[in-house]
Amino acid sequence: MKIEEPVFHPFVRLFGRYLREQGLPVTQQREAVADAVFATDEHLSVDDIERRVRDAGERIGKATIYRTLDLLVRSRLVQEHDFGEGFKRYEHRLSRQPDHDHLICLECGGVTEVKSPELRGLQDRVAGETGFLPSRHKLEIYGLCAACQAAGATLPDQGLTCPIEAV
Amino acid sequence: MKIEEPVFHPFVRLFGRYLREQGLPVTQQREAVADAVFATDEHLSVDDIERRVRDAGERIGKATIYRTLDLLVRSRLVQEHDFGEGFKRYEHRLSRQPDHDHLICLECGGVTEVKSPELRGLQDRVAGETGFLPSRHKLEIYGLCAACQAAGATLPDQGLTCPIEAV
DNA sequence: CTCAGTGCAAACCGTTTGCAGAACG
DNA sequence: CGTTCTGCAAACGGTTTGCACTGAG
Repeated sequence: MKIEEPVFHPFVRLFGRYLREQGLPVTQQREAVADAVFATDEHLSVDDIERRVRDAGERIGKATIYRTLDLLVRSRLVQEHDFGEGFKRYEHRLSRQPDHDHLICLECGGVTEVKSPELRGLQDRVAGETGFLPSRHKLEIYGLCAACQAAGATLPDQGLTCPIEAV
Repeated sequence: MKIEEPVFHPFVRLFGRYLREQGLPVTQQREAVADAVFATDEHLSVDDIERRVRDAGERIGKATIYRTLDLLVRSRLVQEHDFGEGFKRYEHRLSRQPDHDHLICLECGGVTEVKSPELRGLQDRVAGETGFLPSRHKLEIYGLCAACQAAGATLPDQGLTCPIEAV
């Protein structure tokens, strides 16, 4: 009886190439973590990844996942996100629209991706005005997704009754 | 000899009004924290605030600062930021351009504020296309400020040699 | 074989919470 | 005076790190 060889997502080979370029070993765990991230278009938490790698029959510890994610981010194959949930999420950058932005629903927490070509001009304008050299950006629009609006959700809002003007 | 009454920034009265509206006590510590935040246009960390309140001669613990900042954010007088440093920063929303965005220098960590009227149209477009109801947004552009460029700083970049295309 | 990688558990660090004593109203 | 707040210290939770052991090359 032969030990079954896991079949990874084709993009995992790209990560293997990066590791070899850097003179780093290509291990089962590293490939398993990469596979979990490349196999979906969702924004995964470390717990999500741990669950998926374990379900795939691989023995792995959280420390290895964090260390591998660090490599994946360094390789630019994966992008790290912080949606203010108290932990990070990870999303691969392959066969997706590059440099997309996020609509985040305050009711259900769902994340939708959008393309914002207008930001191009904005970055150029800002660069010209301030001398700042842009490298990357992060745009998150918070609000209510269509589904939650349809379900009757409403935006919470209870600041000062007469907010800013009166002093 | 009279105990000196601290003179707070005028905006602190607004916070007092909010507290009274909510039936909450207006305490020395709450006013001192509010004063520290309102007295500057910087983006303060909790440690920054602690230092400033103590320097003003007030005895305070971190727990109280966190609890007061929660109230300030709820009152909408103060905004919370997470620039990915591993801790939060706080900025008041009075007499500033509302809804401004941030240029964050990857070299020195400095934060510059910019106004991006283009985002208005972007949000409207997105809302029309996806049915998403925008409430607020967060735009952060990361790069190099003019000063750090002049000082010879350069953007780190070592991903895969041939990044995305080759599979 | 050798050296880097891995899992475990402890350390870390910003933030939150429980509780006895102090203040606000 | 009762209720809420405050400070302290311990708890919390995501992430990082030290170390003995395993596995890739």
